[in-house]
Amino acid sequence: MLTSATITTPIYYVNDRPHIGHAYTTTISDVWARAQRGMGRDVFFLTGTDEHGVKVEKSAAARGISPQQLADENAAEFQRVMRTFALTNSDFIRTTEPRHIAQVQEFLRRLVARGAVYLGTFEGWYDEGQEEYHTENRARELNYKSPISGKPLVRATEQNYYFKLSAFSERIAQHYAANPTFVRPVERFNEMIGRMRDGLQDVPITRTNFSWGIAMPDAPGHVVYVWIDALLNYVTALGLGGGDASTQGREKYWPADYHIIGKEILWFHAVIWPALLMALDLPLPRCVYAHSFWIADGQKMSKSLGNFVDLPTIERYTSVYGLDAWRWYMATQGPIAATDADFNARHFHEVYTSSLVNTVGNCPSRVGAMIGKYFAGSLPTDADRGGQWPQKCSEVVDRWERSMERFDLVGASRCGIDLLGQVDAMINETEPFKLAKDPANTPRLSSILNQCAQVVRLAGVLLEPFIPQRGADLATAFGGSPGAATAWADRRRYGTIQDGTAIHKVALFPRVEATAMASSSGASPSTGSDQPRQ
RNA sequence: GGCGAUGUAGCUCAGCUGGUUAGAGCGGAGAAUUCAUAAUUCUUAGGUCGACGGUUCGAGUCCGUCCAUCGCCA
Repeated sequence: MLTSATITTPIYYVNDRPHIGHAYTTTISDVWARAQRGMGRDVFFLTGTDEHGVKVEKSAAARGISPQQLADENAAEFQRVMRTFALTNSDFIRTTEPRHIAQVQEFLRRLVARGAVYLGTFEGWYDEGQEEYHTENRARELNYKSPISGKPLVRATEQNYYFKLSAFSERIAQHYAANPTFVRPVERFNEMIGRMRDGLQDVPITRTNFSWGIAMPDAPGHVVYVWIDALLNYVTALGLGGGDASTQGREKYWPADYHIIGKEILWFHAVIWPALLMALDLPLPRCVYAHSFWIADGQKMSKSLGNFVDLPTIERYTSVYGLDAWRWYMATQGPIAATDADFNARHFHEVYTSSLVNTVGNCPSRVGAMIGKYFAGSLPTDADRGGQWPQKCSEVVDRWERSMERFDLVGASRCGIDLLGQVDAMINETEPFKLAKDPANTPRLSSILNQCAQVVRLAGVLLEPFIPQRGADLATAFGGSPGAATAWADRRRYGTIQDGTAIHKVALFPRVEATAMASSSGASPSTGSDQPRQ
């Protein structure tokens, strides 16, 4: 029986243009999804777009198109990104799809029926020109005037449906205590625990001042707040609220193993989402993992600075270094911990050269070259049957599996690199290129090169989720087959390349000029140094 | 403003409940080597562990103050 595994990204807001943040979250989720699939698990990897809300309504109005048109356009752009980056999401849910809308309404009916939602009165500072409310703090900052029109904010009230978040503080606190890895990294968990101490207040879940959203059932004029609509995507995509043909048979994928999110939406995922699930009697996800942000050349990315690493920039990187190089940089150098990570061209180049060119590229190349030169490209036999390698490799693969299990992508990536490093070291130590000069050494030479090839193949297996394209090339060149085509028990085992198998020399990662990024853009003011972008 | 973090080698960071010569990766330097993508392997880096004061036989590791940076605040 196949065990299942589920990972999700947030659904991306169609009012945004895709940038490195979206690419990052989706890429690291993809690495994990591929790794789990490789281990034989039945993986459901979900992403999609969040398409409702007043901002979309306004942006569309400003362009003179309908909100649906805007959503269609930008959802298509996000879907194009998924294809461009070869991301292996199982589905792409859009919150304007009937299958989602119907289930959100069903969930709201359940919440009302269970007394978790009630009609209340909201009072706040309202900007009549912008048709939006500001919080008390924000209003004070604004001097109680509209930041756009300068007109005074007015005290307004509105009838809203509220979610009884306050009723769940105790249960959430208990869940936190019982599940110390529910929110990760731990720094983020502590922030949530800290905020929980202030107590939980009920939260409005509908609004009446805009219309681009899901209608609250049996409540004309009430539109479901975008965040509750969005959170529910995780279960509507699996048909937990009824679903349709497209969601058939997906119930088994809930609860999710990982919700991968950015830290800015942690509160929703760590507190409100669990409470909603509790109110709906649904199991909670195993872990909410909140990564931090990329910064660009040491500076925070912001709209005002205009220094977002946007899609065209990303595509320049992938065209110069290749898609695998981009994935490798994302997965191994990204802000997966509680601190932000810096994205800069020089660092990218160094990582590419030292890890991918000099190690992942060069080691298979030298092994393949020697087998080609000394044994006509046919894997020689190993009378020693691997020596210490089977044991060593088994330990490394175990370590890799454990790293993947806890979403330690950096740790998992090191496993493959470490094995190749050990192969390089063994070659320097045993000097097969010297042994090759005397035919009397052939048995010894055969063993060494057989062992090198076996380890290289295995390292490739461990690296493949990170670098699926070159990983597949490597597998093929070393007598295997890429991906999950073979059972994990066999793929993870040392020594599965049969004697006589054709081994090819491969050049996986070509060396790239350090100035390639600067010259390829033409417009970049810097030369791959860490000067801020303009 | 409230709550909470961080500040360790050029860069990115490890250093658990205080105890012999403060560590890793990358970059830099030196040596070996030539199978390989000017790749690899080995060795090396003498950093007042932000500043000042305190507790202690002894503090990067605990306490206080200050400086700097950062996070969260529905």
